[in-house]
Amino acid sequence: MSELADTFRALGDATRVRMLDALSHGERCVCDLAAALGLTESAVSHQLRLLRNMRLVRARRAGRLVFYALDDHHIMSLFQQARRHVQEPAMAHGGMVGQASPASGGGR
Amino acid sequence: MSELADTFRALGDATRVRMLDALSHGERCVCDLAAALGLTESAVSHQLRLLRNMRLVRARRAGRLVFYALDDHHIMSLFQQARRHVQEPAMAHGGMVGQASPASGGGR
DNA sequence: ACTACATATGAGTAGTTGCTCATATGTTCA
DNA sequence: TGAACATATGAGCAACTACTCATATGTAGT
Repeated sequence: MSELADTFRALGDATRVRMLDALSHGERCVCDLAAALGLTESAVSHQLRLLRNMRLVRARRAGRLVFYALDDHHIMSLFQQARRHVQEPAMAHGGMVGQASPASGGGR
Repeated sequence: MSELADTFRALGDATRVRMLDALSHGERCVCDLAAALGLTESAVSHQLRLLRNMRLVRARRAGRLVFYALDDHHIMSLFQQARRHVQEPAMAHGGMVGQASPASGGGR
């Protein structure tokens, strides 16, 4: 159950979302990711370790470069699903509870 | 783009995941949620505000009680999708890059 | 109006997180 | 073997988070 939360937490960071988005177009080495995101390679590597531990990305060495790719197909589905939520119309979502008490008559 | 991350971050906490899971069985008032999760009502209320701001739950007042429910159907789909990832077989997910360099000949 | 209950909210705090900097490991080429 | 490059990793720190406690708001009944 909390494994679910861990997975979501791994996705709950703008940097990591951008990394995964970049990887959705194909595998990338650490230095390219760093350049694309405007971060140090160290920062990227740290985040990649986290994503690796959560099994969201997979690494493949090619010479001195290490190419990362999305680990499984569920991840992009997850993104699409979340996007659907974000782009939801957003109807009557006022700050707080408006007025709708079926159990209580007119107040006051 | 970072809105996606915000949504995932809201889901990236064991307490909130448990709350949403509880709500997946139907709407609940704050006190019932608190009792079910073994938390103070204050703690629950704080988290509910966050979930409300992220439009993950919706509130409905009934007398002095406030009933919360999942805001839209995407949320459970998101859970199911994430569960699929978590329950993935978890094949050769060693700690680090094993040995697989198609671009470089036999190593060493 | 007053009390009791249910919920919301602000302030404060221990624990967590995402970066930077320094350093270690791994790989290629001379 | 040694220098140069690519990546990984540990320590440390500023920013953030999830709780607790105190207090405010909202509602029902007397």
